[in-house]
Amino acid sequence: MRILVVDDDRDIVESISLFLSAEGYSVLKAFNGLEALEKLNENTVHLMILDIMMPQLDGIKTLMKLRQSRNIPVILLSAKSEDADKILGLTAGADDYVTKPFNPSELVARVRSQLRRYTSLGSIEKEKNYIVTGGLAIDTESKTVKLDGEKVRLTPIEYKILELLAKNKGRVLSADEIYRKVWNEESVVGDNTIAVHVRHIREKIEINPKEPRYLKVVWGIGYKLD
Amino acid sequence: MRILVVDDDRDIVESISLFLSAEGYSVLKAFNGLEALEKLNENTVHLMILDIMMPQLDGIKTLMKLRQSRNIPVILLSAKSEDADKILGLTAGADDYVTKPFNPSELVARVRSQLRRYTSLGSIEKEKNYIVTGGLAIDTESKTVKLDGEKVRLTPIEYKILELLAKNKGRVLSADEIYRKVWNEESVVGDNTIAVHVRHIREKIEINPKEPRYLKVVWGIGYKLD
DNA sequence: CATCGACCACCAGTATCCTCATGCTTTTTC
DNA sequence: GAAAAAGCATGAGGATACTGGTGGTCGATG
Repeated sequence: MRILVVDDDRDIVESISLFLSAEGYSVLKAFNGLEALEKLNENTVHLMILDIMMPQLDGIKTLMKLRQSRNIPVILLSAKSEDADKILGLTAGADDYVTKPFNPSELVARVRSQLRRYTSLGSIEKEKNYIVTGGLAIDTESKTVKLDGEKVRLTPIEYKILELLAKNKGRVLSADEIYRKVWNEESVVGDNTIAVHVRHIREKIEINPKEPRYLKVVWGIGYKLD
Repeated sequence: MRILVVDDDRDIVESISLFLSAEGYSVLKAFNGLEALEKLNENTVHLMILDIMMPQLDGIKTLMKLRQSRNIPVILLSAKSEDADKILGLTAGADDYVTKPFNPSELVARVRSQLRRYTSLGSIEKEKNYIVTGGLAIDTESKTVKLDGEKVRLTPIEYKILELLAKNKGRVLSADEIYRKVWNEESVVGDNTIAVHVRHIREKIEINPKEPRYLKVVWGIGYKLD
């Protein structure tokens, strides 16, 4: 079990780490929100202890960012014990909330408790990467696409094109660009292959292909998703 | 399924939106009662999450206003857990009542539950949106336009422009404004694209395009429908 | 091995969109 | 009230995108 400890106060990070590793947990450290998100991307992390007041990117924002793609337990740490902060934290998706100063043993107990619940639920399997746009949810892990909860069957190429557009949500990609990225080779001039695939995707993800809600054309430029 | 989230605390709106969109729901946001009512008019909304304590127009008043014309499920959100408030809210027409702080997953579960009940009752069929102006009837659900009972074939852009004008019946919209709303991007100067589309629309919905009955020009300002 | 179905590429015809040039109408200016 | 300016309407054509259909490839199936 690997735990990420995030606080801008290095002494606190060190002391928490000490207690956790004494319990047999593997510990990663970060000292602001951005750093935390980096570590999360680069490592398998099972739980995060997160301070709220931090420079760069505060705890709440970090948490919200995290929750866009992942579901691991997060214990918030804060000096404020006011209800409003607690509410905000829990609403933003925290699993627990501990106010400073705290008893290290209590923190460890809470960590154990969260991990127990988390692993027992088999959620560890569910660590996935989602890209969401309106009612369209793309799971880049299992390569599946859901529309308003309904699974949509796309062919491999269709999926690749959609994922590419989803990863560049809002940005317009020309047919050429799409061809290069999906096929990994130069496109031929006078080819409307992309257009045909776009039509097929639309037939599957748009209610009314004439009025695309998601996959839109930008005249003379290319396609975009938004 | 589109959900409107209303709270004056932007952080809360953001976090709720996050959880909902991860579930594949399309989300709209508003930060006070008036704004909420506007969004409700301009969009097809299937459920609303509504905070009670808000400036401008509070949640209860907003709810009562809404209930004069529509029947979608509404989940009230409040910091107060007193029975009196709960009763007041439910009496005013709310379908559920959640007190802060709440567990996001619980809220999502309640949303799902309300939507299930709502859609299973077939109420969603009744939420058809018609805009009628004289002999002109626009069905925003099927994106079709009828003129004196006859179906009119409009191209997607033509339809969008007409729908936009219809939703703002009587109000004058400048070419710029129309461009921004329909294309979702800034307009270019010295462009008479809108004028051309307006002509095409007129050719289809007006008997005598020279003397428009519906789509009228307001000199120096823009176009309007009435 | 033959058959079938899924998937993909390509083509040609059609629809849609935008631009340009120009004519017309209203407003402003003198 | 006439000329100038500004705003809108019109017609036509080229560029771009969409659509339906055809044929080819490939792997699965019997």
